[in-house]
Amino acid sequence: MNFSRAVVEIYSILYDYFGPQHWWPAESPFETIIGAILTQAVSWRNVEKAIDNLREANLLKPSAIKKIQQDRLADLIKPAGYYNMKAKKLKSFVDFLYNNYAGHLNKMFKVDLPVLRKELLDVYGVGPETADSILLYAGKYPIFVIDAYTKRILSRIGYIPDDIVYHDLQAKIMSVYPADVVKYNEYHALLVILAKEYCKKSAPDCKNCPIMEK
DNA sequence: ATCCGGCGAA
DNA sequence: TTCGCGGGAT
Repeated sequence: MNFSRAVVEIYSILYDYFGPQHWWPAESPFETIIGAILTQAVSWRNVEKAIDNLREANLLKPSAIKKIQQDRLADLIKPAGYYNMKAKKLKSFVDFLYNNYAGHLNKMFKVDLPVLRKELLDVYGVGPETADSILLYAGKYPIFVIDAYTKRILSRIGYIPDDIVYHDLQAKIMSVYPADVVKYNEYHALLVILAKEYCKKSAPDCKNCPIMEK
């Protein structure tokens, strides 16, 4: 089976097996962006604790993050790990938002996809995956999010080399489903749950994996 | 190639 | 006690 037919087949199996995931788990686009930054190399479980702290402190809005002291912000997001770095990252995103869009996400999300993507990549702490998560899950732009799980799963099955770079894999998958926000949304989320439950880094449960041939 | 870091599972 | 976690900067 070629790459694109495999991609279609895997989606179908995962969707039937796990059901729709309704990502992103957040109450607002800004909360989605906070989560996208906080979840870098950290389990979502820990991010939830950090976001709960921010919610209790009434900090889940750009104006509040803009005002709070960086050290105090770091203290609140400690459960998400790398808290000094991430406090700086949250601050730099909000600075970017105010400097360019008067602090309004709805203005930012009027910018064309390729232009906004480049702008986001220039923000400290926003790399390809975080930028694409923001674009897809907060902005509803049609861009496919690649992460370590995506590479792990597809390389283990043998459809891609394990050292494939971000953009190449993204382009390959996006050529299968051109500009499909719903598909991109669900597919990435389904790969994440598959990796968490079966395609684990150590001791993967390949025998029970829904996408393995039997 | 290293650093950033708390947290829960193995 | 170690391992791995919905990466990115240096």
